[in-house]
Amino acid sequence: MSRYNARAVEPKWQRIWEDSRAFAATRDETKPKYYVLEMFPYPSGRIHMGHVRNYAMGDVVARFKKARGFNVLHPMGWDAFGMPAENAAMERRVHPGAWTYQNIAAMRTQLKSMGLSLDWEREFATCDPEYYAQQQALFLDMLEAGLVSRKISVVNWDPVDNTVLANEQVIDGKGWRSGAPVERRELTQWVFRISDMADELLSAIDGLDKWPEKVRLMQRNWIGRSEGLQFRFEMAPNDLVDWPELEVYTTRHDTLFGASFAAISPDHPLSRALEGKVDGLAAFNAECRRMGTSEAELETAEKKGFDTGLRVVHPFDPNWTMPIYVANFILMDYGTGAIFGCPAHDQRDLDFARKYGLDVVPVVCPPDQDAASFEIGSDAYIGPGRIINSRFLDGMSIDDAKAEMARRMLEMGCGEARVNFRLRDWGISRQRYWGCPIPVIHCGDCGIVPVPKADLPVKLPDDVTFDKPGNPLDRHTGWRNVPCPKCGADARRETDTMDTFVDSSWYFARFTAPHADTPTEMADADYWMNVDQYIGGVEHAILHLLYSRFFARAMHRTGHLPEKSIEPFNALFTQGMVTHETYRAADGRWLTPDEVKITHEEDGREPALETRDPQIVPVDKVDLRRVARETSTDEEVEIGPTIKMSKSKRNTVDPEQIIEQFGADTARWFMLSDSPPERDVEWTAAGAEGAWRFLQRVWRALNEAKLCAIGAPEPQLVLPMAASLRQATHKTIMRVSRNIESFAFNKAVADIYTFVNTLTKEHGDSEDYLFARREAYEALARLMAPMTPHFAEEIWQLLGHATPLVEAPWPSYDADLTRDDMISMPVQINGKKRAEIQVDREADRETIEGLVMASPDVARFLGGKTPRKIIVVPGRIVNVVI
RNA sequence: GCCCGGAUGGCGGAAUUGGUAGACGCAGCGGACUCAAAAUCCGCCGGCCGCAAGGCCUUGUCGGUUCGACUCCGACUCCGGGCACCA
Repeated sequence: MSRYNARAVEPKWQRIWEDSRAFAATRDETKPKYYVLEMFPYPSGRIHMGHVRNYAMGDVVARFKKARGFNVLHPMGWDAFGMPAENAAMERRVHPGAWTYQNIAAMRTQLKSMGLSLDWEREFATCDPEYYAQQQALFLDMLEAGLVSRKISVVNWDPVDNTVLANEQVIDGKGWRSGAPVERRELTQWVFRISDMADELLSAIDGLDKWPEKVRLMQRNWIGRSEGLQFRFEMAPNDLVDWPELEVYTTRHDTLFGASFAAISPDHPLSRALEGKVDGLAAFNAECRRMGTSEAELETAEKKGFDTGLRVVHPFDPNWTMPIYVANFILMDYGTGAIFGCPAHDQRDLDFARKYGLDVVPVVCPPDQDAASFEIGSDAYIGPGRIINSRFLDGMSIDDAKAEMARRMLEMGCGEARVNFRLRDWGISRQRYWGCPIPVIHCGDCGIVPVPKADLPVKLPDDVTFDKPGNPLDRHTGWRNVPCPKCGADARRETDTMDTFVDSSWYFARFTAPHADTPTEMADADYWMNVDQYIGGVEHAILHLLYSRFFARAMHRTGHLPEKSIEPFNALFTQGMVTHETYRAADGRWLTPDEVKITHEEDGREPALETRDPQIVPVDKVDLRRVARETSTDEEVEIGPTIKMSKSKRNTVDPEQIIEQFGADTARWFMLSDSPPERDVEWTAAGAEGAWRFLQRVWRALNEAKLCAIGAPEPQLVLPMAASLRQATHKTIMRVSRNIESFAFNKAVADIYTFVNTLTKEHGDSEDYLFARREAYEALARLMAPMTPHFAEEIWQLLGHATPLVEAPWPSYDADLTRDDMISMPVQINGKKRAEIQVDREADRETIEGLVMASPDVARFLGGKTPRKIIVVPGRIVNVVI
């Protein structure tokens, strides 16, 4: 008997599926549809293990649903615009388009070798002019619908290269190529008005009941609705500026009598106005601007303030003034760019007050504290309590104090309650070549003129150069200079391109009619939308998903999606990452798993980091051991943490090698084994080999198994052993079905292992055995098919079937065969398991108690005493309390 | 810094969602087969004590609720994801 030969088998079935167009999706009103989608890949060059895991999971769902009778749509495409292509262009003098399409070709081949049940006829790349033409049409419709505007926003500016940098390109506050300290600079940019939809996007989260709770929480927090008070401080008289008042936003107006300072953003108009007038302020502000734009950077930077010397007057006491600071941690983008500080009840304000010697007056007293003696140490008090030291608010709860404060401010005409969102408008302008051109023209007379739809697409010019930093579109005068579509005068194209998040915010809708000459085709969108199951990395939990939700709403408003699709993803699953150990040489360079050799530690347990030579294992054994390593040059290597596979840490394993060595089914099987899909999985060579051995084991067992003829009737005689095999079969069908349905693929795999263990131990050859065994193997083939489709087809054929398994329905189970008549129940005494009894499944309380008291084990622990209480949970457990 | 997760044997994990902790897999150990190796098959496999029967301990740490806690509550520690121009 020959071994199972994945290298020959897999391409064979891939061809059969392709020739029969097994996965081509067509509208069919007679069947329920099911749209399963995995987040499409960026064509970086090669697929990585994260892709294998993501697409293996999606394929399990797609094949399972197809077997269950659904009309499945399972498409694939390419998120093809982005910075890496431009970086490649600069470094290797290749055109970003050529580089991208080459990568797509390579990755398409790799993905096809995985045997995914994809409808390749719907494939597109977002850099295809046919795709971005429709994106431009969408932009124009959104512009007309008032969903787009222009806004000043800040970018990272590299003063040496004279380019805008992505946050990723700012390393320790310096440009990644020039090394120059980055500055913040303001630019007028195109934005999508997502903040107009903040309330709607927030409340609709409640309806996303098939999304992970953590993602819903993250989205809620990101949108960040807060109810607060916006009010105006009067300025104390000063000689520097004519500035009557300072408007601030706060959610803690109950603490206004604990205020000890006001603070404004360095970019606040008042701060700018004072720059030439207050000694040192210009320098302070400049220093604040010498920083990247990322929130993490701003928030972790040392908190610094600059006393402007100006003061504001407390709204409720004309004799009470406090200083105005410029502070580097106040964001101009949130609220009014100005706050008041109450150090006692806000940690950041407290740190600031301690640093600059400002008053700390507690105004909220914790319930268990005495108002007279309550003091603030190094921790601000942010809990509940009653108000103290606050004149007319004294004794109130926080909520009552807020209400009273808002009422009085409104009465006085200096402030009003206001809902604020953390969510900012979505800036989409990018000063880069490799993106979707924004289809507008700037005319000196007409202003901003949309490109007429008849002139779309605004295609990217091919003849561009990347020898200079900056946006090549800016330099390309032939492309840039055009007549105004309205008046015909000389005008210029917008040279900014769109954020690549735009491309990925509607591709799921485009898949329903990928070749239409409008963004979508209503009949197709209406049939296929929504995505029934969306699968992707949790790293997209906020931005991509929020933008897509916004886009779906925008597309509905502009007539491109039906109303039911304003929430486009019915169910979401966020899978974990694929991780691997990292290896670092003494000089700090990262090493790939292939570059390290492993030494054998004697007890086989802990890795021997320090050990040099004594027991270097031969290379072919290497991958089975997790121990210390050395490079070929005999350096010692440090084993770093197990982290997400990434090029920069070089801890990657190439799926192509694995597929070549073991086959796609092995890679898929291993990826689905062991780790729950939502968690990170560590790739280990040993795990892959284990998966490979399992397939061989099933193959061997089936080749040696004696079965009845295909389609033979159920025999009359049923031997107990054969009956138990049938029970195992039906239980396994039940479990695997449930586990696939609930995304517990690791448990489905474990169920199949258990089943195969049972199956291969049954050696009878009576008539009912032959029947039970055929039933078992037929079920096995069908249960494994979503995970190891080629292998399943092969054993299906071996079982004698003439038609491919891909067209076979999912197996059903007989519920009577999944239940045991007798069950074992643990008996606890004072909460510790001491005995076990066998009882009928339906046994009642009295019967169970009788059996418990009759048990010698129980009697031994009871020692003649009468139990105080016996807790019986029928079908579960008994606890005897003495 | 802020938001969101996670932690169970040597390792990945399971535990019917408050009811037998460690299913299943990997690694390891012992044995069979073999001239030998690979492959395969059989057995063992959380720790401590014990000849055994059995007992005690054990789900990151500390405390609480409960007849009963991996599961619920409170306080921490460490690790990971996101933070708006990486995709």
